[in-house]
Amino acid sequence: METALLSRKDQIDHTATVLFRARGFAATSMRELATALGIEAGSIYSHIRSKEEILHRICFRLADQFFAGFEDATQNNTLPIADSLRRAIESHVQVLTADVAASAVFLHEWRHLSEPARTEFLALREQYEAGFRQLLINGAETGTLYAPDPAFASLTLLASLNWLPTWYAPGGKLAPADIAHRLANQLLFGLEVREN
Amino acid sequence: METALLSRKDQIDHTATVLFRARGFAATSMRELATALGIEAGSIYSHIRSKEEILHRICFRLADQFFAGFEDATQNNTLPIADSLRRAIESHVQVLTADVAASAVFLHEWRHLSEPARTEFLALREQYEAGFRQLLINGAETGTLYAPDPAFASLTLLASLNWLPTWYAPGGKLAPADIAHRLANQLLFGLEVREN
DNA sequence: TTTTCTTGCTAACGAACGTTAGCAATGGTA
DNA sequence: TACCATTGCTAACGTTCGTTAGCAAGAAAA
Repeated sequence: METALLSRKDQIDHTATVLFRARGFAATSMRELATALGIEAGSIYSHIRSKEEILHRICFRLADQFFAGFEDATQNNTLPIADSLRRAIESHVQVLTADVAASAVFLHEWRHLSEPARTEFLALREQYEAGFRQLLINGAETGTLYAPDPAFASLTLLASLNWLPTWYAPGGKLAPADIAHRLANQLLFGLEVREN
Repeated sequence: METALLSRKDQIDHTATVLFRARGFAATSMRELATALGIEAGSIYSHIRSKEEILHRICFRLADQFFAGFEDATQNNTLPIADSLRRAIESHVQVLTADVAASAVFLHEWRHLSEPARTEFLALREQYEAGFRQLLINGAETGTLYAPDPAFASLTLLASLNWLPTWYAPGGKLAPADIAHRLANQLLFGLEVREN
């Protein structure tokens, strides 16, 4: 097979991602997935070992992308912290919007991973969140960010970002870069009218 | 039966809420639910008509609570808009934290409602979000809130709030009122250091 | 006392589930 | 040409699913 841009395995991952997002992992049957691919249920197992393996790949691939983006965004530590934070926010939004379906699965379906994958996944997520938290802590300590409770603030910050896959649709009015910019502004400046 | 504080039906709803939150609606079996209640699977059907009926009650009960809270918070239209918004935020957080499990189900499991309930639910949610959006629009028009794109801002605002059930645990360091206050501050003032 | 409501049981139904075994066609590679 | 990886099929497996029928015990209501 030369014509296909994606290997059959990648097609399976992609189609499964869309279905997992729309119906949830548990409510998506292998027969539904097969139908969406235009083949029979048993045929899928020529390419994968189990249903959960698909979920595993989706979740950990996204985790890799979030980490790589964050590293890239924050590696220049001569930048003001607010700028690093802005870059990290933009990177997060970029990963989210590059594959909304996969992001939604990453955010909501990881609980259906069985051990030990589930624990590994949660450790990665915690590590990633710690990166944001540390940015806010550094900013608060050096007086460049206003964050009386950096741990709390980082939760709220990631919350605003992670809700994005529930409403973002590619090709909409706002491009991903616009969204990232507005989100960063709103989170940094707030809704209150500025006096100065 | 006189001794029970909750009717058996309410016990079923409550136990199901916890399980639906932890495992998801589709991945929770009636036999699991029965075991958690200390009875047999078939016995549940002396009290309910179907599994989905439980989900339906949970989702629409929460919707009622969100609406009631919002009405109460915003009925006084002599208040400055920022104050109304703050009160609406506090109400939302109060409903979320009063029953975290039910809130998580409300936020994530409604997709497993079948038609027409699913459409009805989404209409209610949209109506509720429109309430917040209108507050921001009014605030922006009267110059009391800084929101260049009120629709976008209201999405971000609700995002920050709705992520709460993923990490909030009753009895933690922060009381619900504290959380509401901090959230409102962070959303209104932002993370940037204020010059004035 | 008779009736009715609540609560629960056992046993089973048909359907759907994830997965496997065994076989076959195709097309690139040696 | 011979080989082999890819891809797919049919048929079936054992399990679990939501749900129902029929029956029964106890408490409350008439």
